[in-house]
Amino acid sequence: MAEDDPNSGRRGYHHGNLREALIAAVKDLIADHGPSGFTFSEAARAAGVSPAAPYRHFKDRDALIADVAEQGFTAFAEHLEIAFEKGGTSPIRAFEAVTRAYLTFAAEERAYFTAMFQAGPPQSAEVKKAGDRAFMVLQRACEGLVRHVPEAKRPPIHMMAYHVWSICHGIAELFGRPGAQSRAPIEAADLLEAGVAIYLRGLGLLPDG
Amino acid sequence: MAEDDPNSGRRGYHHGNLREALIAAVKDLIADHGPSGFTFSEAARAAGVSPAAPYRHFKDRDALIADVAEQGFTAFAEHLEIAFEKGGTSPIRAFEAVTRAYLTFAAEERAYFTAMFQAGPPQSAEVKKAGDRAFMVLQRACEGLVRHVPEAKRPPIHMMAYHVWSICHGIAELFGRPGAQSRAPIEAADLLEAGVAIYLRGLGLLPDG
DNA sequence: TGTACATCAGTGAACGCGCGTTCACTGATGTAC
DNA sequence: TGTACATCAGTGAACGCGCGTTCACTGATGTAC
Repeated sequence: MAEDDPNSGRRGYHHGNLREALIAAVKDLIADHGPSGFTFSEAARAAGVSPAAPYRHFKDRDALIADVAEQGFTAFAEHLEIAFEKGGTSPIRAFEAVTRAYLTFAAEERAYFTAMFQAGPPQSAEVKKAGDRAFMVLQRACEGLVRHVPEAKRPPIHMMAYHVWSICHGIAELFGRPGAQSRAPIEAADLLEAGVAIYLRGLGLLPDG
Repeated sequence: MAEDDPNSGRRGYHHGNLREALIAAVKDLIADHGPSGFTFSEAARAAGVSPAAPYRHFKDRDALIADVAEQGFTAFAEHLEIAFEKGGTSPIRAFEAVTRAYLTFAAEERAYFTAMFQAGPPQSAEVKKAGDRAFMVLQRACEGLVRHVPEAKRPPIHMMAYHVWSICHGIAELFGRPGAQSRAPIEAADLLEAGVAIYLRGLGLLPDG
């Protein structure tokens, strides 16, 4: 009931939704200036509010970034879940869609990705939890692939998930951002597809050749 | 002849080797406070010099960090080269030594690694060149493995090198630093060894099973 | 429905601080003769 | 070997600035009766 102006912004003395507005502002600032290229005051200014206002919602700059990271991990998890479901009943299609989605998120949501992975060590429990949710999608995608493999030949599922995560992440970090592409004459997405295929073949999950 | 005091430091009015001293100081600062957790003045203070002195050697903070990154890539390349040579005449041993060395460097030289990969986009030509030198070691390690494979089955060498780089880098970023290990119940080094083995098997470079 | 009051979520002025940067300077070093 | 001078690599004082943080305050909102 308090939210009846959807394209809101300010509504007078009270902002209405400053907390979310600050997070959105910081996301933009990170996109433009990197994870540390802004100050607490700048965040307030970007949200159109006095420099003291953010203290009502965040202890300090790090708490703000942590919330951006948490929101980023949640968006990431949803992004991966959607890709997973698009695979429908085909485990291999679902799997490949998830790995592709990893890259597209990293490329298209650079600000979130930066907050999630570059913003220092102070990982709160909430951030970890949101991160785990994203990781679980990867793991489920692996499980789907592995389910029909004879148990004796089945790789430890969490190991496999960590591997896939690492490949996706490595490619995203090294080749998945603007400016980095000059390093590789291959598209990041193609590089990932080929790498994952080789890995799956190594597990005996794809036919040879 | 100017360097006759090896454990030098200050020698009076003139520092003697301020440029290197600043780089070393910044390396320590990055290790302690992250890539952006220090100021130009702090770097000067850490080197025992007035805040104006660094301007004789560096245009600004970014130039300083760029030099740390360059020095880091050079040290990285040397670290990988040493590992490569330790493999002796065995291509597979050389290859595995190089991938392991990737991880140990990331873990033991966290400050360098941070400057190399986390410090924003302003990658100078010198930094790129030093980075390429490190990458070439990886590529040579791949070439050694692949040389005796029938040409028809031989994977594109640079693709393979990018894959290996990505796996190493992803694991280093996600699991290779203190604080992150809680995420994976597996040692980063074991995770890497297993992942690389699976990948090589997928290429037909290792026997099955 | 109206009123009184508590609480919430902002303001804006103020403070001390350290930063980046400049400047004229000066001590140390190197070199030509 | 000595001297004069140019150059190099620092000093330290100064500046304006924006930051983080606090504080008493006030306008808006929600709720009990």
